[in-house]
Amino acid sequence: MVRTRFAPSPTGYLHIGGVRTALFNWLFARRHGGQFILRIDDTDQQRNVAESLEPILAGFRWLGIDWDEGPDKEGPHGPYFQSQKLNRYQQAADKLLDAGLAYRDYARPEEIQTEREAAQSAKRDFIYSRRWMAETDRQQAAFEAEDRQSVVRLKMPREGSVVIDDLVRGRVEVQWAREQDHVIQRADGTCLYHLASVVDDYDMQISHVIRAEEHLSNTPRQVFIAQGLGYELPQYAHVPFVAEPGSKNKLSKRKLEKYLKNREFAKIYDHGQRIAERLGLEISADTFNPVIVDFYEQVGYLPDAIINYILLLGWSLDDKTEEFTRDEMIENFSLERVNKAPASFDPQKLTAFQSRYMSRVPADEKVLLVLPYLETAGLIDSPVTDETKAMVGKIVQAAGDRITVSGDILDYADFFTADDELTYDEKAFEKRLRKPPDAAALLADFKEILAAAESFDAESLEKTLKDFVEARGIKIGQIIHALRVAVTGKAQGFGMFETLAILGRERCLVRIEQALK
RNA sequence: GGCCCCAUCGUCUAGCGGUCUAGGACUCCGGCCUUUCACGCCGGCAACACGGGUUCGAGUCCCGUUGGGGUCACCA
Repeated sequence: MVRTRFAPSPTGYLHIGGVRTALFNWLFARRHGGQFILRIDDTDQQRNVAESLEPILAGFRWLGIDWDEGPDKEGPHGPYFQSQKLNRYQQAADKLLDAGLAYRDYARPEEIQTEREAAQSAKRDFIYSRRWMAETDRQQAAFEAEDRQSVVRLKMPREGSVVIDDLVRGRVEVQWAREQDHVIQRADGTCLYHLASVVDDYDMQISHVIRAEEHLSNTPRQVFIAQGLGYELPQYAHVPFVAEPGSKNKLSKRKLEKYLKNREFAKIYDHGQRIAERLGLEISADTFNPVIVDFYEQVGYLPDAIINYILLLGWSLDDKTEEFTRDEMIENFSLERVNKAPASFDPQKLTAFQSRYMSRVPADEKVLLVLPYLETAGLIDSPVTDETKAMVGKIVQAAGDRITVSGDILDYADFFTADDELTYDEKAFEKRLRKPPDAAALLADFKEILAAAESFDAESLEKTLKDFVEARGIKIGQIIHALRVAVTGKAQGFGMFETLAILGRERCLVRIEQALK
């Protein structure tokens, strides 16, 4: 039975790199008819776990990555919070102690620090002297008499080596002597990540540990722990991390400032920011960051587009297939086809996937996607009337591919603002209405024609304008730009005739009149 | 710095010894379409890090160099 897991610590946000790792775990489990477990690594949490966890769970739900066991989904191998398993880890630590594979260490932190610095200045690897190691009751008593406290350290072998057969990287051999005597339990009895992680993987019967490459160097000590506890080892697969745009550094949430210097990254961010502003969202650097999944949800990306893009960050099927439905991903995913080198996060390609996916969403579904943005921006009333819905439907239809993320609907806010509150883009107004000598006159004349037009649908309007142009012996460009600015306030938008039709006769006339003043 | 990992167009990648004068996608650059902005369509630029081997034959295997990265906590 294949069982995989993703073990986030409750940090309050879901990172793109984390999603990628989780996705691979999820896909692998689904591919093999196994289970995907979500486990919470909160061994070191002072903060509010529930609060910091929620955005992560919400992110996964939004993306459609479901877990078979974990928070809100009890299973036979719980608890799924490490903070609830302290006794269990204690047992494991004791067992290691009894077996002589770990020891109580009474060194004070500054003493370790001194040894470390000495090693450093002598340009040697730091290996703890074990000077404060206590393996007998007498030694313990002696150290305790000095008012020392003990932690539990792994007693790593000082010769030989360990071989990890990694499903992605192949055979990796590491000398035991390179490994430190890592602390697995603090003086206060709480346990550290490595111990907890190994114990949990065993308790939860994890068959495949699929995680990011930075954990590769942790693996030997985990193998040591697992072997010491008599556990059967899981299969390891260390996938490369997701790198920054344009570099091979690990993508980090904290470097937003730096990434914003990247033009394409900034483009995504700015686009999102414009939408957030119109929504009146409070932008917090904590979540409003294209490195974090939340950002995409807020701005109106499609989960499927994001997932598809992320899938290709380090995995490919062949030389041409790029698009995958969930089922296709599940059907085709394999660890053998995971790349070894890190893949850079490419904002442009993400955008391309998003546009492509969005362009395929049927108009009626797009309306549903877009409505909440109009509501939040205060442009339409809730509950939404059928009339409003119909109008939004027309706009969505007319806008077509111009709406790349749901929040883009706000580009067409002008349809919802009161006519007398319409603002005109100054530059466009100057160029299209004031500067051309005949623009105003033509517009005034055309307004009369519009007023008298028999029907006001896009098709008839097109004919009306073309007749007008022909009768006057002018080019369409001489009037249409002025008309657009007059009616929308902007230099660009979707089809002119659709625009007029959606606004309706009354509003068009009012707006033209207003522009002519 | 030690240890470990990695290395094909700017980016994501295909390539598991000959079919590679290296394929696809995104970006970019031309052109077409066009009432603006997009979309779409057509075309184009662009890569096997370097040096040694192995082999009849190397992008593909081996070694080294260079470069990049990860990791060296009483964080996860």
